[in-house]
Amino acid sequence: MFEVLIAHIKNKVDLSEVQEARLASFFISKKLRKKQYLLKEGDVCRHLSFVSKGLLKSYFSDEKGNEHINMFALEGWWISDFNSFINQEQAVLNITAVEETELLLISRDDYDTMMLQIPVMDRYFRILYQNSLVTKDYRLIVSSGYTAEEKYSQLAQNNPELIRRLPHNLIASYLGLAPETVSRIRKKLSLKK
Amino acid sequence: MFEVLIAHIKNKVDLSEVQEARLASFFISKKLRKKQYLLKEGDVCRHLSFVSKGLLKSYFSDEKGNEHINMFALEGWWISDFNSFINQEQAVLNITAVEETELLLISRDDYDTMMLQIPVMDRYFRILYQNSLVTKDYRLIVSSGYTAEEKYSQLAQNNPELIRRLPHNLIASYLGLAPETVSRIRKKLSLKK
DNA sequence: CGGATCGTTGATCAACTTCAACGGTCGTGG
DNA sequence: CCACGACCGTTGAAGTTGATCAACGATCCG
Repeated sequence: MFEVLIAHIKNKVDLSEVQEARLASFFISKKLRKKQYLLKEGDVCRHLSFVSKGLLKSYFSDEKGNEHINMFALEGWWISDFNSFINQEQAVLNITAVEETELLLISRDDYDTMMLQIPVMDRYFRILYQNSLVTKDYRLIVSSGYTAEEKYSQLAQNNPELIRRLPHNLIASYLGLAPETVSRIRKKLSLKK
Repeated sequence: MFEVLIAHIKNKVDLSEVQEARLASFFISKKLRKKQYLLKEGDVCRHLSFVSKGLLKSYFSDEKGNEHINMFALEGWWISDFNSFINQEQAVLNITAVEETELLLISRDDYDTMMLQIPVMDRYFRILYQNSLVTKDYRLIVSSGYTAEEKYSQLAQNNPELIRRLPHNLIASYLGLAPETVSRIRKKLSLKK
């Protein structure tokens, strides 16, 4: 479990053995079965979670009860309701396991303590967030400027693994499309080839 | 000019006088008149820019020549084509001044050097990016799950200054709507009151 | 076996875009 | 200093994309 996390961090910054050991002390592990909640809307998000195995979705429910999937998290990704975690406010998002999942959790206080005790983690997260920002900018462009078909094609190209591992109705929700629309797009695209 | 930047940084982290002075040495200033370019698509984005005065837009042009506005930057905001800046690849985005603008620029190399020489800047940018991520997550939710009217209302509520200072066709582009749609929404909302 | 979940297809409908025309304002150059 | 063009906002009419509603077959799992 920890090896996945350590490997992920060492991929971006250097870490001494002492730091590695100290780092480990901040995390607790947690397993989720399919459909179990990591976070429910209205609760405060107490932890930032690293996915060492499995797949989760985070989504919000609108007044009409529709789920809008915000992001998926595969192995090597971090997930939380970021606003809720940072500011310890009520969460807007729900997070549940799509597959059986193993997580490493760090609490809000430990997150700050870790940054102070292991300053290189500031750098690690700065780089991580930097990359996330680029991705989210790109998603924003796609989501407000592209047609349904283009949105699906972009995802298929950039993240084929999500399409392989997830049911299509979840993909639809992630793209902000009706499941029927995704079905029709897939048919159309398969005919093209 | 620098005072605005220093104030912005000190709002998030502590900075000694020595660090302040060193920090200043990394930046150069630049002024833009209305419509002047800070960055053109295809060029490499050499600098990360802090807006000390004015207002810019960043946008990308699709095949059909339509502009999709990605973000605006007011006083106190940072702007760049992040992917281009970080990885020194070709920019996808254009950035131009909407109003007369004053900027402070830091180069890619100096950005890294600054982080190493003034480690607290890692923290500053980590916090900054953290907040940006929350905002962008929210925008993604709004942009893929809400109606045109809801999108406009959300912006009016969260960022009335943008609506005050920008022509409505730019607001439309930012929201991914046709200018006519925004016009009709405004009419409808004004009748409501 | 039986229910739940998922994907597909067809028909209708609504939201938003597109196209076109017009009036107002602003700034610039003659 | 006025006139012209550029830009902006508005309105109407028509067109399109994608959502919604409904029904059905397939698969998976307890």
